[in-house]
Amino acid sequence: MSGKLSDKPATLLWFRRDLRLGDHPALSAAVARGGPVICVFIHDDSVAKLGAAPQWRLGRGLSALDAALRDKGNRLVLRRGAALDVLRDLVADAGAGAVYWTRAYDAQSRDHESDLTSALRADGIEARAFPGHVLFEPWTVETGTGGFYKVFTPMWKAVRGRDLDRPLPAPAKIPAPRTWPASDRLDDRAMGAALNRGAQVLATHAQPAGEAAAQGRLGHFMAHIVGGYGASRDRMAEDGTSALSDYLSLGEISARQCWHAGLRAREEGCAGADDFLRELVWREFAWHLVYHTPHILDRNWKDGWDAFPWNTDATRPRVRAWQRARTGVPLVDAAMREMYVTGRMHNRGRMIVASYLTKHLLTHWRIGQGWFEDCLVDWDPASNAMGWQWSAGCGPDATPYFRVFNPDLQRKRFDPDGAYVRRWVAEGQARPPATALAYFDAIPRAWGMAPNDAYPAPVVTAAEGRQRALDAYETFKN
DNA sequence: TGAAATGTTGGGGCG
DNA sequence: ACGCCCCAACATTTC
Repeated sequence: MSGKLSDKPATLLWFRRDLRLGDHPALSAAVARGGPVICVFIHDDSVAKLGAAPQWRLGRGLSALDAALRDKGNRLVLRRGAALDVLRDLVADAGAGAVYWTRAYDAQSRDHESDLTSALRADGIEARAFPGHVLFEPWTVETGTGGFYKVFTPMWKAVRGRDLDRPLPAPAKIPAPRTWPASDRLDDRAMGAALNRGAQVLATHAQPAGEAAAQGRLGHFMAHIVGGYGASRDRMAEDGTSALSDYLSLGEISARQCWHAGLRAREEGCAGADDFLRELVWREFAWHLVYHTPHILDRNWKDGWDAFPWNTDATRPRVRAWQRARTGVPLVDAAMREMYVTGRMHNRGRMIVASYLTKHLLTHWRIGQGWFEDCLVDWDPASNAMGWQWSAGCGPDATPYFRVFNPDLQRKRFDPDGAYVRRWVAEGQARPPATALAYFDAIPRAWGMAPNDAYPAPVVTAAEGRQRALDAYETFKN
């Protein structure tokens, strides 16, 4: 590195859920500032403690980001502690003049960012948050009367034709400091510790992590899948969805990059492009709701639902059966096992298992939300919370309570030849596929399950569960 | 981004 | 030919 560059004060780039180099406004601004850029990720337990699978996935993402930074002549500094302490430390260490980051939208992060900004500015340091996590800043999307959208479709209509700047290219080079601040080592084993022996199964069956893999998947999706996406996304055995959720969750790809890819497909007359753009707006809807109504993350979004007679005991056998994927309802169990083995679940499966837990089993959505938070490598606080509240009936634009999925009927429609259930449920198969067997390698021994067990009768049948849910709703109404 | 029950319609078999 | 019944196939309503 030339002395000229080193003469300018360094900029700290504080990475969080934006583990990419392309279309990264804060990073591009840091590079444009001229001095060296010090990229840091901080494990700050006081702010967010992740579930087991998301934490494991984060480790993968950080490794990939470090590798990508090294290709640009830079590297990732890892630290543990309270973000302000760490950043101040690094500022002093490196003589940095600025700290840049990508803005977050949940209440806790906003408070945190605001405190941090004041503190750093008081130290005489430039502290700036940049957009990049969502397509549109939440305060720029308003209804006719100046409020925010509480129903999806009007929001979709309001934003689908909006102009959106083109994604930024990744910086060609990210200037390095003359000396590197100390960094923790990324300990893969520690990141996967809570997974127990499931870590190896996830490592085998999860998607590859990182920005390059994300771009690869987007390219594959655009070339081979999006054309038939309108229907293929519902066929559960098929690779017919975008599968971009874990990349989007950690910001290994930006929503804007996906949006522009979708727009190009739409211009080329691609039938599924609009459906894909719509899904991106669902993600947008979730984050905007988190911004405007932070309680969506942990309390019933709709007033009055606190009185609903949900069961909140997570130790009930039938809740255990749901978590352990042995409800005796094949499609529910298959989807739950897919999640345990791959860290992901088909979107239709998410709706089905959520309906089953909250309606057939009359269990509080927070219990399902928590389980997903622990098991999903694509766990996204906004989408997860909105999805659960949508399923339970207490959320924005929610399915009415009486709209109960029938898992047997869903199976007939979306897994008609049974390929999805066979892929994930070993019991009853003479020669179960490796995927179905992998589930038994992933789960704790203490669950006492084996692939040649008899497959159980349903803990609650479709018809009986439906009636109980409707009765509960009736009681609740009165 | 439901499911099931109920209502309506229209064609065909049959006396 | 006609009325009657049956029953898909849809449409509408209700949960």
